[in-house]
Amino acid sequence: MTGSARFAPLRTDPAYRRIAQIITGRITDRTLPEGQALPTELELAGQFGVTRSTVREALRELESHGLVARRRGTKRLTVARPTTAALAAHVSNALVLHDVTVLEVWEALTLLVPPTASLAARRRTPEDLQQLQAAAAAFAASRSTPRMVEAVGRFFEALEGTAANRALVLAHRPLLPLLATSLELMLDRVPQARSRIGLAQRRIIEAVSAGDAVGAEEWMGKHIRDFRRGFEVAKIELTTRVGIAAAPLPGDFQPAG
Amino acid sequence: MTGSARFAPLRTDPAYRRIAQIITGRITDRTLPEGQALPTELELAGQFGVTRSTVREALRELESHGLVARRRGTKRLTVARPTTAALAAHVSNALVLHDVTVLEVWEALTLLVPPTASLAARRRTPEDLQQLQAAAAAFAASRSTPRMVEAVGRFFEALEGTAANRALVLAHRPLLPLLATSLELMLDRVPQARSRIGLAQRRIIEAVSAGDAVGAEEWMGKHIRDFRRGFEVAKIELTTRVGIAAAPLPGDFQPAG
DNA sequence: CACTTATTAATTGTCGGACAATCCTACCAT
DNA sequence: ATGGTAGGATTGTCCGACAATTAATAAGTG
Repeated sequence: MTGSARFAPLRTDPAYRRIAQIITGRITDRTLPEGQALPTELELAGQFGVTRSTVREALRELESHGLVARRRGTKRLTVARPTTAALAAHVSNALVLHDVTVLEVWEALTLLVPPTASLAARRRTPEDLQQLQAAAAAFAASRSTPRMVEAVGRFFEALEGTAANRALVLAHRPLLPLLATSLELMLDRVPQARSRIGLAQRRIIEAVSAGDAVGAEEWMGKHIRDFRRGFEVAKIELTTRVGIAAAPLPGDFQPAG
Repeated sequence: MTGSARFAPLRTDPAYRRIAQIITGRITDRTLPEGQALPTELELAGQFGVTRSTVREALRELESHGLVARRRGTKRLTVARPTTAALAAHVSNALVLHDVTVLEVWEALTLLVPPTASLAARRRTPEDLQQLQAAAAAFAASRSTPRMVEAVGRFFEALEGTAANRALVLAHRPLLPLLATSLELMLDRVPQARSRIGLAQRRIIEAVSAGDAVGAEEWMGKHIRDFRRGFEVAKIELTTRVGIAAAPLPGDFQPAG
């Protein structure tokens, strides 16, 4: 055990961080409702008793978390809710940086997706079905591998939407793009992959349309397991680290000397 | 379709955002490896041809994403990987802001956790089992409801750890704290809840210890379904929006006039 | 009076310089 | 080596400034 008379390490966050925390608090506790315009930078500076520069640093933090945003073509920042797309991208990014493997992502999807399909079968609406069919059709009609990969992504996203559970969406969404590069490789190397995926999509749609929760779950299970087989046939090491196809940005700089 | 000779809206992100994007790119593509110290603010300002203030705004963005951090008691920023804790907190936060309901979170956990228990049974190590037992013991020994809730959280986290899948961890982790307040209410209102949870924890540990994947999954399934029954008995509306017990921060300010 | 259009004021993005507090480094004393 | 000290480097914060753009207001027109 530690000694009896210890002191907590003295933590004084810089002003910009504390300001960000305070405003974040007001947003999450709904004191500042969505759509509400923030005070101007100068006004905030006055209220917090700091300079505009300091306020701006705090605002950058809120902005990067998606808690405030600018409506298109406007100047003032308004309170917003983080978009699932942005959040998912951050999580994906983090998983990449943590050297997560294809196997791990595949495994997580194995657990997650079949029950999602089952839910989807119980909750489908006509619009959902249309989305699913559109994605499947796009896959079948794709003339290039990247398009196919994109269509597969859309199929899964449509399924998430059908399951109508936002907590689940945020669990899935970050995982899909992580397998995109492997999937592309696999489609290029395994000739029969395309038809198998197409078949699975059709069967899944049939089951979901029919409200057949068990069938949807089973076909989705087969579908996912097929991915793994495909990876193996394509000689993709399952211990490969996942990656994201990042658009190269212009600009460069030298790391520290 | 739109006319043939249209132009895309000209988007020029402010300098601080572009700088953040460029540095982010260098981090994700490993040009800047973890632990690498960033150049000085002044040096960055020089390289990008902007002022230090602008660089600092960009750095706040990286910092808030956990891509750079300061080692304790040091001044220089170094490249880092986002911690799962921080990421999970952001996702939780977002789910709250999106008015996600107790039902949705519970449902997502229903799908996620039992298979995780199954994985855990196959991968357990002695240290994992120790963690699980420690959490269960802490739960049994808790003298206050908040402590119990905390112990339940630790139990689930230990289980995640045992399953040894980081993609899965990032799917679960954000969900647990969202049910904390409901769980606390439930424990206060439903006398038998405590013993049922304790029993389930013991059974789950037994199954995991024995490497009994099926048993672990089944008991975990029961455990989760029990939560729902508890909520119902405690008269907690399943359509209640989830919330996070936020520590109230000092400081306040007035929204825009 | 409704509706444009022209003026004016307010606000953001960025710049440049400043200073105290703190960290880092190299040097010195024990 | 260990411990302490002086100086330089770096961050957190402040101040003031200005161009570009947006919001607000006044003025003109049908």
